Amino acid sequence: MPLFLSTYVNKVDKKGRVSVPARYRAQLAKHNFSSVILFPSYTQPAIEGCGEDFMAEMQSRLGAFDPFAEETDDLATSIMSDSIEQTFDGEGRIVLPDDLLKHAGITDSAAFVGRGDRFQIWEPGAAERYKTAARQRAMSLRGQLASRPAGKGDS
Amino acid sequence: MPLFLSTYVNKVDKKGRVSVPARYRAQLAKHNFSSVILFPSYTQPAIEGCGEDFMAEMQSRLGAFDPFAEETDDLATSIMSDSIEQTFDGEGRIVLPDDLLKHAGITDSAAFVGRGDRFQIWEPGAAERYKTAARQRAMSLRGQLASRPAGKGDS
DNA sequence: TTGACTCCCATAAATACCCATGGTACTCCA
DNA sequence: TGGAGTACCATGGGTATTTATGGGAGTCAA
Repeated sequence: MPLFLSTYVNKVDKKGRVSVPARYRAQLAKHNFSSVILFPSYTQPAIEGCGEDFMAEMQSRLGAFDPFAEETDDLATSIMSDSIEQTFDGEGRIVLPDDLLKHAGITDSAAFVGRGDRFQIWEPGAAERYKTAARQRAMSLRGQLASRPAGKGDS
Repeated sequence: MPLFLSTYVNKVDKKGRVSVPARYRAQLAKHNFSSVILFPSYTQPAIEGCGEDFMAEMQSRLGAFDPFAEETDDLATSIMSDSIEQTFDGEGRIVLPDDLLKHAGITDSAAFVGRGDRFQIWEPGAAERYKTAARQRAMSLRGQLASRPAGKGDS
């Protein structure tokens, strides 16, 4: 599974294109993915981004449910109907659709925030505020993590 | 298996034709399917759409159940007998038959709603209402997807 | 012949593809 | 160690294709 780290802020041009950070592309390429899958975060004003494998995994988990059960319908529809697969152009850019831009409040620039197995795309200001809040919450968890690797900071 | 994502709203012309979203056609083509299979949803006012493989999978699932169970038999009969295979015209359109249009309440435009392994065709307004309701119901199921092991049947 | 259906063409808009530019980081060599 | 050269990356814009959509002509069957 790809590993997405660090934060990058790139511009969104009038055609709705953004460069996906080269590091992210390298991670995806390593797994032979030539596209990313995007969908709105259900809990935050952000766009989630992941590789194809993420959706395939989701699909197989949904397959484990009864295919004629109503709750399967609800889950599958919610997840799949708002997702979109975007391929890179020759310069490593993707198009962010209008509805996703709106969901995240992105206008002219976008912050790519690495989250490990996937990444998020935020409006840069909102990303900063969220990261600050997250850092504070994380601090209160220090000590609860048993085998904590020797201190490396972020960004 | 093809992966149908996102939601697209296309127009239905007076001949009953609609463009199947190019992304969907691409998914089908990737698996060497030159047609789609349509049948009415049994629980919703919508048309179900899928590739041949989904029907085969459905057949084997139903067949694997108790062959003497009347319900299963009825379901298999219903699904297969109400299904039609539609081929694309040169522009990637299919014809939606009158009875299916009526079942879904579609008049002049149709919403293609990705469901992963298949897709649904709704009257656009009804699609929006259903998606909203499904999202709310799905929220209460959060966590089930994470904890449930893939590949195991249940109920 | 009439109606239903398929195939073909036309067009506007959206999308993908291509090339150009400026900047930054890195390399290599004196 | 510093400076020039080089490679890569982000960004902008133009052009070619593809898509969605409409309509017309041809085909087949009853």
